[in-house]
Amino acid sequence: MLVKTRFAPSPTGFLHVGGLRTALFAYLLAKKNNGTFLLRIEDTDQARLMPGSMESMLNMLHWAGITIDEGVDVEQNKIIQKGELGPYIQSERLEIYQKYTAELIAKGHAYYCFCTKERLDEVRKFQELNKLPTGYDGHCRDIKSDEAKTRLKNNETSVIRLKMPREGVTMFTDLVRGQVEFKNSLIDDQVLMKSDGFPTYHLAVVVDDHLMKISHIIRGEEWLSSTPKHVILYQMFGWEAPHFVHLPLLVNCDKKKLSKRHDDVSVNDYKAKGYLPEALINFIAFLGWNPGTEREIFTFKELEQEFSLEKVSKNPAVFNLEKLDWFNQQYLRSLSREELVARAKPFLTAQFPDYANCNPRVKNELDIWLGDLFALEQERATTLVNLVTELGFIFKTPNPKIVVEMIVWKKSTPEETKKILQELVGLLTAISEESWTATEIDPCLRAWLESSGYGVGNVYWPMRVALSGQKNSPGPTEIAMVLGKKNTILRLSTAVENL
RNA sequence: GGCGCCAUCGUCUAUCGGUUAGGACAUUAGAUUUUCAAUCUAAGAAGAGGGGUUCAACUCCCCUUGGCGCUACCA
Repeated sequence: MLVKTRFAPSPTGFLHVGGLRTALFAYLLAKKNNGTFLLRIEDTDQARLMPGSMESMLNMLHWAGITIDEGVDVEQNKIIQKGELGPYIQSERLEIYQKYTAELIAKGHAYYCFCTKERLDEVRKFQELNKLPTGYDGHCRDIKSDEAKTRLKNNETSVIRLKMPREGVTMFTDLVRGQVEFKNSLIDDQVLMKSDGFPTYHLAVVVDDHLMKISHIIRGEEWLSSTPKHVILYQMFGWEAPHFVHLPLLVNCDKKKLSKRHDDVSVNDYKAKGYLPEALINFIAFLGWNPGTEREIFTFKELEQEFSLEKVSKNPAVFNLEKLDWFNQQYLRSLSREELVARAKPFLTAQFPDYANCNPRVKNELDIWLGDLFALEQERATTLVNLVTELGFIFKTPNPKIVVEMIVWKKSTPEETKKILQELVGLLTAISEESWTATEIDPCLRAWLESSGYGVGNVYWPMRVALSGQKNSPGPTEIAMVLGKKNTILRLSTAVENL
């Protein structure tokens, strides 16, 4: 079977993590079956359009690793369209929708409605007051075509509504939920064409998915209850309906649908916080799907191979940030020095623009130094922003402030601490710049520790605080390596003076 | 209110009639230790309730309850 899936966002804002999940599942299903992944833009609500939204969403999809085979795409921040079945932006397809609504009207499956906003509001109010099911009352349903024509000629504003059958039931099979059925009498005479000449979602999806030969409609569960309208439309057009796949909703910790207002939902935010795309994708893939094994870390390629609709679950999934952090940590750790430098550098530049000034290396091998620098936090950090922030003490000038209560180890005294640090300065000063490596310094420190009998805590603790100015930090010798000889001695001496 | 979907540890989930109900995140304890983190070990933690069907039900059916979604000339 030929599989063709699509992701069809409305360009009204930023890409939502829920949207990313829908896009991912659609993409994975296509890839798994050697099919095509199409992207269509649904910009039929002119009032809600946001300039730049299309570019932003597409860029985020690329960032996440999702590539588009057909339809709308972005190249160098310019929107392009590729494929034979376009245009792929709904606002450019208006004549197509007109043609198909004309067909529906001719067949008697749709009708012009001249009801005003005011009348509609009144009808609704009455229904609500009397606890009746709300919906259009069919006021214009039986207007004769002659009358409609003259009213149209008189420029009366109108919409086109679907003439839902009043009898029977509409059923369809959802690939994750099984058979679902709705009574036709309860389904509204949905507006198909708005008075501004734009189609509604319901008309546009059906027409486009058919014309673009989509095999599987993958979308969020919020669309489940409007699916019968779409099924009816397929029947009225005499088209074969594609497969429907309604994904469980992504919810927040209050079990509510993720919303822009209350939750961090934009993919841009996660990128900005320093989450790695592969971690976000891995995490999101496991929201409502699992591979049936106990392994959790999957590369994008592996997801493409393993994905299957049978393993998609029916229940909503909480977007659990703690698990995301864990995934991100796993991926962060797996990065090579070079990759880590490449990924973290932009974040470092943003927070510490003058970071290069702190590079102690004689030969000025900046990226090698950055590798050592980032490695200090690689095992500890959850995000790239977190990693860079935790390195802030490196860039403190002139030197970190020393708090006496902090620098003195447990039962030691300021006097003893001062003495130890003084000796340490002497010891380190004797080491040449060329020998300023962990392999040289570690044995040296250890030998001194043994001969002096000071005890590990008495030496390493003040050294840590003197170098970092804080209680929590990477190991003191590691810091010394990154700081370089000069800065290390300087910081240690400053601490001695303050004691 | 109407309609629909859903229901296993706090969270993501495994189980496709027979299991000591498994794993991961988080939590707690211990080990290690130059703090925190990391690491290792261990522990606690679940089938909403009630009826059926069956030799046997978390698993199939029904009801109740609960949660969520939809109910626009928004998608």
